[in-house]
Amino acid sequence: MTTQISPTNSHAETLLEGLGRIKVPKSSDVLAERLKQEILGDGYNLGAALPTERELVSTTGLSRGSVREALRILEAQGLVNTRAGRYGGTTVSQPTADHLASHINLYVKGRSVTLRALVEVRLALEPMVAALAAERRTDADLANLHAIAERIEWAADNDLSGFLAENVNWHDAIAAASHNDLLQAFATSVSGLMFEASQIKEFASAEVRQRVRHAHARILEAIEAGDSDLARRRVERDVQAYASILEAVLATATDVELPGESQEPA
Amino acid sequence: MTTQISPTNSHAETLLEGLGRIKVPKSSDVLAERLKQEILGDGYNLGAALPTERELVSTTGLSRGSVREALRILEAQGLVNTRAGRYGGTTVSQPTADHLASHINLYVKGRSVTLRALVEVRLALEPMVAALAAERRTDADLANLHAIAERIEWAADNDLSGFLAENVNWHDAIAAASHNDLLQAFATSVSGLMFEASQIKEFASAEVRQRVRHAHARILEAIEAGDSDLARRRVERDVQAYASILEAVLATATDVELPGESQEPA
DNA sequence: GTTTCTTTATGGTCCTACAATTGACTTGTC
DNA sequence: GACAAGTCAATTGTAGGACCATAAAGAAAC
Repeated sequence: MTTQISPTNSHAETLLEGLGRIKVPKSSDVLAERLKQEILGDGYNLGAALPTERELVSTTGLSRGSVREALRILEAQGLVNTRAGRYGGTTVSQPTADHLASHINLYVKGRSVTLRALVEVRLALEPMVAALAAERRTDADLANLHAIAERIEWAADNDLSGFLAENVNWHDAIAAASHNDLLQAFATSVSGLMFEASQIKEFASAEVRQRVRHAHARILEAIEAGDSDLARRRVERDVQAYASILEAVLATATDVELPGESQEPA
Repeated sequence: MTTQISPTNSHAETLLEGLGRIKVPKSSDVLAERLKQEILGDGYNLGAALPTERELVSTTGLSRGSVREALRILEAQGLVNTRAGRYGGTTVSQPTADHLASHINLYVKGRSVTLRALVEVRLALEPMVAALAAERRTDADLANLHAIAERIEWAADNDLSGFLAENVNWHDAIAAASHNDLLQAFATSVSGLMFEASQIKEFASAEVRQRVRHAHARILEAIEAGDSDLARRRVERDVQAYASILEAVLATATDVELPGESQEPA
């Protein structure tokens, strides 16, 4: 073991010119990636059972610890579920909307995205959501929306925090009525984040609450009528109005960040 | 060890009435959640070092394996980075846009979101993206866009796959010029997914390519002029046109799903 | 039939040991 | 003094083994 290759060997340098740093991946990452590809490919259907941990150990040659770390990664990505006990094991699953929302939240909070930026995203999403909802809402969607509107009416004068919470439900219900999974996931995430923000700076004056109820009624009317253009315009105006109020508040205070990590690059 | 509590003991039943199934969380999940809260809270700044694995072992009382599984979860969420070696360890980081995009892709592929649904999302996002880009684009943004436009011009007649790839760059560049991190992340993800889809069904006829170049020129013109309303309208028209062509294609074939897992609930 | 117990394959947890990595430190050399 | 090479030590990466906890199927008892 004396003839080691020296990194400064000129011949080797010539051979390796143009090669950057060689990254040696972790075995758990490699396994996780490979399993992910098989899951996304045609290898496994939803609910199908992956090999047991011990089977993976023997087929891959890795230790059980590494195998388990790979499975934790897949679990964090929402690709698998794990159940203990006999006839348990690891099964393929779909990332849920909640899962995606959670990652969106992490991104937003990690970057201290401004409230203004959130409003802009909402301004992009919600009119489209409402337009689609007007086209596709089912009877169940409408019943749900009416029920929520009723609860909002009640809470507006009695229960401020309930009012805000039901407001989120309202937005979520419209998003669900759009029957577009991705759009719904985006819109729901943003609604949730705005809700968190609006709890910090109490926005909901009596006047604002009154305006919200009126706007909701007109929006629901358009959705119920199946008039997608009208629904789009009314939501657009509603969100614009919200944005204006927000701008006014932001003008007094300095720009407001969502709660989360304080950002100071190392 | 003979006096075990029987699950059917009537006295115990009375005491435990109303209790559902007790869920025992995994230790790694608990630790991951706790660390996540501390990271998101004010406990750690970006780049700060978490305790070493062995320190976590002694402070938490868990095994090193459980600690490592918790760290893998946080790593999959993009909240920490890990480096081996002395002075290495686990440090706090931000989830990147790529990270979020990857999770969005998983969600879309896992649910076999239709191409039509993707177009709808794009129709919601891109006009807003363009409007903001017109207001906020820097000189660097404009230079970048011009460079890409030039490469698209060249590739349009010579290199079909290059044409499609540069098209994605074009959309990403506009998204970057919007200077809204969340909107950018959403738009970029959707662009990437549409790109994957458009590779499957070759969309880019010579006629379409010509139309795209023309539309891009007019959009860039509006962005450069800082006319956000014009930019919004032109992008809206562009995406609408794209959607129309797509509708036509979808009318011939049955609805097309993105590549991914074939969905059959267990 | 219903309940209760037993069985057993599976994930969950812990422990120990060693290998690989890597930045700081030390030494050598010119 | 400056630069190169080698040494060191703390940390993550990996392996292997042992045992516990869980839970569903099946057997046994009533």
